Amino acid sequence: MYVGYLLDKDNNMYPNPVRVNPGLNLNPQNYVPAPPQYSDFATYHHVPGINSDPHHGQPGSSWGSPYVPSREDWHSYGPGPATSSNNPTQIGFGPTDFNPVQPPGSGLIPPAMNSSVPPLSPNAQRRNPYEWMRRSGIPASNPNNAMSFATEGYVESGKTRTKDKYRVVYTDHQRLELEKEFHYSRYITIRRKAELAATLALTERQVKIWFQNRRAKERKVNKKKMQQQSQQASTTTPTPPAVGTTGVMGGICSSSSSNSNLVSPSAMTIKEEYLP
DNA sequence: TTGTGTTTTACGACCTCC
DNA sequence: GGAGGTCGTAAAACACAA
Repeated sequence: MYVGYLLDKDNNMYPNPVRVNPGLNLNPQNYVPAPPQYSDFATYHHVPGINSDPHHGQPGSSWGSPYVPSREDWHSYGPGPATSSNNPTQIGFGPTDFNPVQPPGSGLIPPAMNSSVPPLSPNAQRRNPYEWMRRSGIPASNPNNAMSFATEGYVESGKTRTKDKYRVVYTDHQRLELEKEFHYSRYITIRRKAELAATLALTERQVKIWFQNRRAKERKVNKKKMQQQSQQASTTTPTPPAVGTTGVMGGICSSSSSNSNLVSPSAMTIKEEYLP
């Protein structure tokens, strides 16, 4: 859904048939050549080199079959319309932006490992690490400074939340990777969190909070959908609300179970899978 | 532009689990 | 007690109509 939003927002973002350049966001240490990804999300592979996680690629894990959205949810990862960047303000993830062979120090190495270079921003290959900040939609407090703006940094600097706003806007790439991970599993493991944080040049805290916020968003969306459906049910038929329209509780309960009611087919998959 | 509504990061409070 | 969960909320960033 959210990925769909991202991609709806900019269909040009990931025009490549394969997932965003596998080497783009990988530490040389982490990098393991990735198989083609997102040709079918059911066989989705995570950021390469990190699927050693117990719940990754392990059918018999406690998660059972991990959240597997319908293929439709991920069709947009396929070769998108190779439209030109009509909107100059959009961050392009086109082939030029994701040139597999990027110049040294162009952002290939995440700042987690090399803090002197920008993170995996769509414009990571820009020579000037701050040049892309001037683009529309890219705030001055960009994720390049995620480490410094993130909690640790601002706490150390003595800034308070109200005094100095520190919120950063994650790059589309960071969000996409997080979304992909979220689609794979609503809850991230410690190991996976560390890997993702390093890969995306975020702190583990940021990753954790992003997942928390993402689950909250999902609950909110599901709640809204359930309300809409219950309204429709009440207006169309005099029968009581259908089973599953649990109202607020549906949104409050664990997102991995009841929260996935009445949403996309993929979410319903979750519900069925995680029901006791 | 500007006003307004929505979304996105980030936090604190509180709770549960180990 | 620490880690991580939800919930509520603040505020920046963003979208969009007027």
